[in-house]
Amino acid sequence: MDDFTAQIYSQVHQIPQGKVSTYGDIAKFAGFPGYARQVGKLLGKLPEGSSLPWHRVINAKGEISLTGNDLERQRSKLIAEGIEVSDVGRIRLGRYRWDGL
DNA sequence: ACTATGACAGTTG
DNA sequence: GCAACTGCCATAG
Repeated sequence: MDDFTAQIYSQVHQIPQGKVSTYGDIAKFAGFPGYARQVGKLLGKLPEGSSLPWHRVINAKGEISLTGNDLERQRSKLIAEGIEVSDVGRIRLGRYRWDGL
């Protein structure tokens, strides 16, 4: 587990329930500005039963970057936390965005 | 070494 | 608000 992975993991883990953050911000807060794509790749490799709240991470447009069935899974998890997700997977960042601690 | 690809992002018209 | 373009960086073939 390299330093990058460790930092990203801890950062994602801090996103409070009912809030969301973006790939770019996570990378930035973790100390790796510009590594948004690497964050996405990392989350994609996560095991199913991971304790990491990966579903609280979305893209800068405020939408879920997954497709098909995966998108549905993430949406249900978010809705379960009280976050409003439109039928196309869009979320109001102005309302649910997490700006760090 | 080179190219293509991806759970991305910022700027511009 | 949206589409096109450009910049970004690790991985895979």
